[in-house]
Amino acid sequence: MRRRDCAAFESIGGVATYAPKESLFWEGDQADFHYRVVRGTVCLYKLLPDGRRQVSRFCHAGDFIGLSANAAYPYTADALNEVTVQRFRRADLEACMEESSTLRRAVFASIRDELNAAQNQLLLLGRKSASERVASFLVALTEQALRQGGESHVVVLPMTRVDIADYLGLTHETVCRIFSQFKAQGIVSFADPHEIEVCDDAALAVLADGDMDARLCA
Amino acid sequence: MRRRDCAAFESIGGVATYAPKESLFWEGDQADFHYRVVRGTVCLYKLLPDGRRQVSRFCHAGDFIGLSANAAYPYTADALNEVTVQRFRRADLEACMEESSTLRRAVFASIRDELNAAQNQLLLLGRKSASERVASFLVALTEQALRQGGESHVVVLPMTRVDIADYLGLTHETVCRIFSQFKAQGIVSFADPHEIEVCDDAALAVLADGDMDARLCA
DNA sequence: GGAAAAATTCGGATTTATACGTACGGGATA
DNA sequence: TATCCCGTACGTATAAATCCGAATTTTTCC
Repeated sequence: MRRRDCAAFESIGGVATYAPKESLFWEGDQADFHYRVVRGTVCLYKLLPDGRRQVSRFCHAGDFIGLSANAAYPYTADALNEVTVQRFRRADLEACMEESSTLRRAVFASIRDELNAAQNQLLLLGRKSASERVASFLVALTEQALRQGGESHVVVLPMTRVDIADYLGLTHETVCRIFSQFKAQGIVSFADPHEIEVCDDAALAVLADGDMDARLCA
Repeated sequence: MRRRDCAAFESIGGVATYAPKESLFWEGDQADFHYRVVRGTVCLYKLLPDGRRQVSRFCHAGDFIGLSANAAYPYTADALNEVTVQRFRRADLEACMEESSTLRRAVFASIRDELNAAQNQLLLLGRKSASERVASFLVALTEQALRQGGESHVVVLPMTRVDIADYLGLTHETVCRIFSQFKAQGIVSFADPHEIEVCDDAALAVLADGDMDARLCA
């Protein structure tokens, strides 16, 4: 998004901050606001009546939250760490979108990216094995780190193992075991469980979806 | 969408028909066109290199196809039966969206609904048991039939058991077994495997996500 | 700075839901 | 008529959940 549209954003929305574990809103709340993450990570999830949880997305700087909402939010949004967001009334954002075609395209591109990510996650949850899921997760994180200008192969995981498990449709024990396994195989390495260095991206890419082309390219 | 916008659609797009099992496009094809289903059912899916398949959506009359595409389609689209679609060049649709704010809202609402559906499917694939998945599937189909003005409790399944399995992240044997089980329990009944009568929607709703409220309401 | 709480990891044992393979019948199709 | 696909059924195999305990580390909080 270009600079002048960010300015438009700031004119219609306030800035809010949230402490770790604080909720921006709960599933079922009336969806009066849209959010855009400025700093920190937000975790979106749905719950079943018996407590089973599915994390649908981790939101980082630049991501919109709430674009898919109708009258009520379809998920709960928790801050994982110290989070700063822009917050604007839906009506204001919609009015602004009527005016600016650039803003419109930005919002549309954002929701389209979100839909694409969700469709990839469907494939992951429906058809991939436990280790393929963890590998895919790490690949996605390294790609995102690269896009954001990171140079090293170290990815930061602000979320807990339980969050990761609830994102990948696994248990935290399974996530732990597979991280250890990757470590033993020399694919990753880490001392701090929240900072993982990817040593062999090619191997990880192959594991992520059994793509033999990735191996040939390496 | 209001009638006058449908007219706008027809002015920029042609109509196309596809025979059963014919593909509208393949994953990776350059995404020059958007589609809108007029009649019939289209199945969207992704494949892993070894052939594992995840169906991301079944599209019925009124649904848009391809809105989430960037340069290339992120999935393959197959006609399940005799299908009629409107087809328009992306550039034309985008130009049209610049003009008509009503069309814009319609497209935006459509992609939002698609995202919502995908997020529900994430919960289903990540955290629900096999029978919960099948129950959820039947509940969604009956709700959709009601919205489209159907009165009876009979839902038509144009897709095969394999398609359903690939949509729900199961095998076709499991889908079969659970249909039989629901039949034995008197929850559904069917002679033709493609026309299923829902006898006990309350029981189905409870099975779909273990929601005790649904039982209390019944 | 220190105590308490939470998160991570490990190991293993058990369980079980569902995949996997195989088979068989029916209906559509060529 | 022969072939193929689809739906159904059944027995076995297995990946991952579940449960359990516990050591260690990290984070939180006073």
